[in-house]
Amino acid sequence: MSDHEEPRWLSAEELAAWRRFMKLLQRLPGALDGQLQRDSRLSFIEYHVLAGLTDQPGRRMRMSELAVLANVELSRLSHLVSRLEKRGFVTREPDPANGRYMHAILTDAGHAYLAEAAPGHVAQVRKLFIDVLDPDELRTLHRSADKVIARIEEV
Amino acid sequence: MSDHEEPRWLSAEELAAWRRFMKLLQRLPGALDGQLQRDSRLSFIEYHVLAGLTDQPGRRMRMSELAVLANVELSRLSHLVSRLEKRGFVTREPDPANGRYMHAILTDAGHAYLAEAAPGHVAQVRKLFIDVLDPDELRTLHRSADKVIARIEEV
DNA sequence: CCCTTTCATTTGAAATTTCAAGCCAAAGAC
DNA sequence: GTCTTTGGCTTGAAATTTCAAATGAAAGGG
Repeated sequence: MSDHEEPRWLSAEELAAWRRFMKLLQRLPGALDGQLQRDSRLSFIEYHVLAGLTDQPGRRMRMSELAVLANVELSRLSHLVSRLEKRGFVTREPDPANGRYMHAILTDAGHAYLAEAAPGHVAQVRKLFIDVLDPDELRTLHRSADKVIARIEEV
Repeated sequence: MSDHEEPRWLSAEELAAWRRFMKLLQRLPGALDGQLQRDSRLSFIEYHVLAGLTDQPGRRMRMSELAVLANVELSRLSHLVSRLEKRGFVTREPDPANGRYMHAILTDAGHAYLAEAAPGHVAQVRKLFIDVLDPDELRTLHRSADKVIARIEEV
């Protein structure tokens, strides 16, 4: 049973802003995914898994850390890495120091593939997001995102 | 083959803002979905399909219009409506005026179920989004969303 | 009218994601 | 040491989404 507290509705402006933002939430990922898929046959998340690995020393990272970085559940990451492995972009290897951790490692092929994909993706991010906002708006957006994420992460 | 134009990278602030916003893009839908799923066994999109129908005269709408409203592809909507139909929340009926349009119609049960689900969802939207932002930030967000969506929708 | 074309939607299969075990290495308990 | 317990990851099955036809009604053409 849901407890019926005060159903405090949204004001007209709040509702309008929320609706608009919701639309953005649904459209922007699709638009970014579309470009990556078309030009590099990568999903947004696959891209960020590869990108996450490139930045690490040894281009390797523990699965669970990678999951946090890419904002996905471990199970999903595991399946996804299996697919990237099949394509030759990533390898798996148990952590030599502690056998119950597993490392995902970016291969040379994976690194090269990412390097091919990156410029197009960055161009798309610029085109759809960065370049349409002025610096002030971008700062506000940054701050707002901080606040909302902080609230979400409050236990 | 991808044409290697100038790979104009992002500045430090641009990158930081983008990263943060990206995280929001992945976290907020999940947090909203979570509440709806837990309390009402509805996905975010299912909720908005039902909500979209409630606002229509006769609580009915053409599938293709509903798809635009809910920001989903027609095929996905069709499967999704089939599931809602199985649950008794929606019915389908060809448009009496033009047999190749199909109407999705909210049933009384669907309407009642939505009414049960709405307060909790709105509370969550308030809690995670509206109430953490001040009016100025909300306005800026609204405007920014407008701009980005406009850019995405430019052919 | 019949024949093609177009449009709105559905359908089934393939790919992906979610969910609920399952597995195995390390850490503790005795 | 052996025996549980815990933690990190994988796995297979179920649910959902995506993709590529397929269907069926209306519109156009001759």
